[in-house]
Amino acid sequence: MPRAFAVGDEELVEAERLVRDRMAELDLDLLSLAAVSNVFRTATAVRNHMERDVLRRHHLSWSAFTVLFVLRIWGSQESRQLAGEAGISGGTLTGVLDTLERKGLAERRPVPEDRRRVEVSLTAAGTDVVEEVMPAFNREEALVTGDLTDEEMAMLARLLRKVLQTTEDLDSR
Amino acid sequence: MPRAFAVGDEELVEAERLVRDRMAELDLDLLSLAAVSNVFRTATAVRNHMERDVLRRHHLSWSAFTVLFVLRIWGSQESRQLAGEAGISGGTLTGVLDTLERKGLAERRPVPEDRRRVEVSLTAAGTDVVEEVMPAFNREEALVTGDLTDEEMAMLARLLRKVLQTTEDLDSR
DNA sequence: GGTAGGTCGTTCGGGGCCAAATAGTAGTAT
DNA sequence: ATACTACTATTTGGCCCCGAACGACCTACC
Repeated sequence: MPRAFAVGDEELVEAERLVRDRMAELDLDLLSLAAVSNVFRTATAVRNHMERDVLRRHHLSWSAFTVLFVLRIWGSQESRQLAGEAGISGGTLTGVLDTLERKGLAERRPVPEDRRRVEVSLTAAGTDVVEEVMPAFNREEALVTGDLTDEEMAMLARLLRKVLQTTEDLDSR
Repeated sequence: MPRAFAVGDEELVEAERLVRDRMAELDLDLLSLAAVSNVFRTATAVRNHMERDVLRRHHLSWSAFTVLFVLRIWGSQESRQLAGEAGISGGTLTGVLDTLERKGLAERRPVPEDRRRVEVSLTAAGTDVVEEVMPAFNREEALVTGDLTDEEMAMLARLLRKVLQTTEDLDSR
């Protein structure tokens, strides 16, 4: 019996049963498929929700907020590290920083001892913005996880960290 | 004792403890924050991994693959429904379909009884592509979830579906 | 049968995203 | 001193992304 059919019906929702039936000949691992595709569906839905209901009113893009947040938590740092922490490429960061600088929320300063490098830091206005947006953002996080118990939230985070770790291990090879 | 500090250290990783310490005065709900931010971090990491290791060799973008996949599972359908299933806006779908049509993987056909609407379907080449890519994609899904037991994968999917449902309920109001 | 209101896909503008190519800088070996 | 190598942020090109505006179209009501 192929793995694809070893999954009990009760563990699948309608869309996933449809995939099983329409892709039966491909012998897919439905448990992995369900887990991973729900990561994407949830991430997209929550992100769209956050952009519409939290970030839009502050005229911030997702990446712009991420960058501000990283700078607030980890402090001023150089571009390369900042791109890594924010999970975007260096080329993308250049554009995001252009926008943030234009709005007066972040600033670039040359590193004296190496003229290739750039130190990025929050302005006072940028600090104000992130400290205003972050609680609003967190309130919305609490709402979307409102149907989960504390134990379930901790479990969700734990399982996701496992997948994240495995993926990063795969990438580093 | 504020909720923010009711979370045991053992449930947080370093970055999350840093957030707690640097944002202590903001009294954030750290369990929600950890759960939601791990959704994003994991989604980004897995998506980048998939784009690099699976989709790139087939010259497919993430959205293009999603659209092909939806068409393969749910069959030919009209633009509006397709955009919804794929989780992208109508404006975005137009561009994606332009690309897919140019490559001969999908095609648009006018709906006779209503000249505003368009029916989208896979070409034979498009069907071949999705049936070749999908198993490769699924093998990679199995890899990134490799450290999870079957029970954990089912649990992860279940918890994520809960968050997804709550978010969609919030949006529909 | 004309027109008002709603719905369709597309277009447009501003931005984000990546990888690859580029320019500038630093260190190091010759 | 000079090349060579390696690293930095930036620019470029192609695609994706959204919301708003648009034109074409359908339908119901007058």
